[in-house]
Amino acid sequence: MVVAASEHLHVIQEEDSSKRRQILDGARKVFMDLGFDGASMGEIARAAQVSKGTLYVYFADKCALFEAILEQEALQHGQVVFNFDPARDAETTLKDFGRAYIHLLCRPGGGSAIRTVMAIAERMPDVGRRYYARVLDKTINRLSEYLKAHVASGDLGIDDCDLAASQFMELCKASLFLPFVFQAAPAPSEQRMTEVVDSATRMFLAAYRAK
Amino acid sequence: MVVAASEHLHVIQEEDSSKRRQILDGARKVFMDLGFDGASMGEIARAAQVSKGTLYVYFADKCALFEAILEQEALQHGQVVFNFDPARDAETTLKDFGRAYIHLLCRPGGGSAIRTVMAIAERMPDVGRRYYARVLDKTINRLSEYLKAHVASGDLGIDDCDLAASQFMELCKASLFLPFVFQAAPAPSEQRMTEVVDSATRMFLAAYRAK
Amino acid sequence: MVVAASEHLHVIQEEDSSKRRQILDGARKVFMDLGFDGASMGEIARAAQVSKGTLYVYFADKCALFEAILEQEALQHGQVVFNFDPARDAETTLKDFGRAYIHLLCRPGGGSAIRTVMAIAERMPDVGRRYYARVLDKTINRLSEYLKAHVASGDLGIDDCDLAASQFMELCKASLFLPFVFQAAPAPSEQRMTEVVDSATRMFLAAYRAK
Amino acid sequence: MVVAASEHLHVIQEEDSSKRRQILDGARKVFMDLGFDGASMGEIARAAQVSKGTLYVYFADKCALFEAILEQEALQHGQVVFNFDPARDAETTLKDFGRAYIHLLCRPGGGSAIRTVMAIAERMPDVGRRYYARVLDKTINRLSEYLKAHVASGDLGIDDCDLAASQFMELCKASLFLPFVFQAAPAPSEQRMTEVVDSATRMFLAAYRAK
DNA sequence: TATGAATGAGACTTCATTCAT
DNA sequence: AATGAATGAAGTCTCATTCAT
Repeated sequence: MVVAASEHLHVIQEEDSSKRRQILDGARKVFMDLGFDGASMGEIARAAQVSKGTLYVYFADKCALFEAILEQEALQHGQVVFNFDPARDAETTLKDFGRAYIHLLCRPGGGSAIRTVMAIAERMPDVGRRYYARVLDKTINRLSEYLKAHVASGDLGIDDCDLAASQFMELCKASLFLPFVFQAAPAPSEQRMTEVVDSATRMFLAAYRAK
Repeated sequence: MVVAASEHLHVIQEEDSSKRRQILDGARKVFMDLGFDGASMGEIARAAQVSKGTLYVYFADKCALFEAILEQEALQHGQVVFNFDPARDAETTLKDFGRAYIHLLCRPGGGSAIRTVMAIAERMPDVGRRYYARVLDKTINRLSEYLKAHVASGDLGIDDCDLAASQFMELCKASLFLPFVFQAAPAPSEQRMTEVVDSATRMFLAAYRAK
Repeated sequence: MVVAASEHLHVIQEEDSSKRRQILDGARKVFMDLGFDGASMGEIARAAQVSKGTLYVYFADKCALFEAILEQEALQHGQVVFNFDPARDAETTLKDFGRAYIHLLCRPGGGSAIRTVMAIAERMPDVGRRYYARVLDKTINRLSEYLKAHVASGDLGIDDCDLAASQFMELCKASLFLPFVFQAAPAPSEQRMTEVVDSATRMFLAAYRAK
Repeated sequence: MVVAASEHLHVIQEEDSSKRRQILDGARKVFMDLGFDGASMGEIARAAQVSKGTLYVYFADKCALFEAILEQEALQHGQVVFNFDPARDAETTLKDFGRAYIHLLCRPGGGSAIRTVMAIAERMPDVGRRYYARVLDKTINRLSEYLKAHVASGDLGIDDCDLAASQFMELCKASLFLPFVFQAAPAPSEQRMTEVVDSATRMFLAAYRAK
């Protein structure tokens, strides 16, 4: 009895309530497809196969629902195993990271989060700031830490590792990301991504490999 | 009446009607500040100091007005004199271009166009594609042409000049653009922009200077 | 041409715009019948024969529309010619006033304003206070002034004329107002109103006539 | 388990179920504070520390719950010992009654019931009528009976004792009740109440004391 | 041409009520 | 008996667009 009782404890808003997940899944799709303003709570309800009212049982309002999705996105990003083990050699590490990163951005419906948040950052600066800090800046920092370790070990010669990290990430997007988000080109092929990341790595190391 | 009628024969959509300009100016401000969905025709009318009805005299609907602004933006971008004279040496040219480019993106209210279009690219793919082609891709191509000339002259050693052009542009944004659009940082200082562009140029030349 | 031009000056929100009046008329009926919460903007639009949107062209929101009606009510009340000419003798003046007052309160749909405001006074104290000051207190004061004049002239002997004014008004409601607003009785007959007002006057003078 | 089943055989609508009381107490507070429309079943559930579902176990719907509260209010009013012992002298009786009555109306959150019912009397006439009959009219009648006794004993000279009773009650409200419910003034002080009731009594006796 | 009044579809949100447990 | 999750109808308000002048 003591043990089984927990089954009956339906704590709503429990981070993992199945309905909550269901809503988040539906909402993410709609938000990412249509943007914050373009997405209507009605559409979201339909996508999540819930009544409109239920949406409000789990989330205070449209904005809270949107932020919950970004939160999830942040967690996901954090869990993507960028292997920044300092023991790994720079070239391999950068290439692996670059591929994983560009995959994340250019996956179908991929740059969506970044784009959607960007769109409302002016009207809702807090949302924008938070997203930047929790998702983008975090990754930069992790890469930056890795670089610092290799600077310390004499592998690399870098003055400003934060800048360098950011540079590498930008390099990986070259010719891929913008055409993709503007729908000027379909998602890039694996081969193209590899080419671009390889080129980025070459350029990065040409500039920062310790002499 | 027959005679006087000619007075009424103004060709409305004459590209440079002063009213039209007035509307475009007001509308740009509102669209860029609030995004496509956030901007209301009422607000635009107020900003342009015109009645709401007049908006529809000059533009079929909100979308057409928005596209007209992007058109204008494209023209403006084209007119920004990026000095790509093949006779100039690469380092100077890249640094000048880089600074001008990052200025454009990070000017107050700056990444606005790019951001605003990005936001609706999924719902209005044509708008996105057209903007990419007329504004972003065009600049890439002009830089790419410049690079090709220097490859031909033996100055630079580059396989894929389109990629290289894109890479340089991305490098210039490193640590500047994303914090700016997400409002995680204020517009960067002149000095910081110069530093970043210099670093980008160094890296670019380290990789692509002909040996 | 010079003269006729004024016809074309549609200044919206002009206090007497015909549409505005039309809306106020429809809205009053609905508000008074159903109360503030019971009245829906849709219902009001129907009653006023306007679109729902038009309501919001003339009034910022439901609350503003409601207050506009109270304003009107206040004006109306002020215009009801309670003849408080100090030259008139007390008995006649009180009887005339009493009848006019109770008529106002018990007219079909009559105590509605007072009742409707009372209902929301707790949630919207400002509205309540303003209504009290502009309508109820004002009438008390006018009667009180009249009484003071007759105290001065030696006709009446009253210590607290404000209290006395309020007492007379309350007396006039005896057996009439509460049954009416609670729908426990139909609107009272002319004869009954006269009886009650006469009785009130008698009682008032019995207490306050100078000896 | 078989044995324990009897535990489940509570007769629900038992007038004094403790849960029922608990609900009524919470509901009264919310209804009186926010009015019928302003009160939500959710808020009531919270105030009563009961689940929303439980509300519907004890009461068919919001309206029934509201009426149950009025019922309670009626009982309470009936229990307030207005001492109408015919043996008591008129002046003392009236003063005592007047003070008790005005206390009831102007107690913090006081005119609430009367106001709340008034608010919905038009939409729910039955509720209004019943409340008037069970609470207001009842008190009038009790006072009227008292007056009749004193008329019979030759103490007072009154034609229409129902009217007279109503008059006295209205007099007691003079300058107190309306400012209070419209929040134009705080609850009156003890002294002020005494003054007003004394004045009402004087006026009443001046008119109705047998000569 | 230019206006501004008017519209109606549709957005977000609340809430009384039901139902499975 | 008691719960709380779920619903859908209905409410307030916004806004792109039309139309008579």
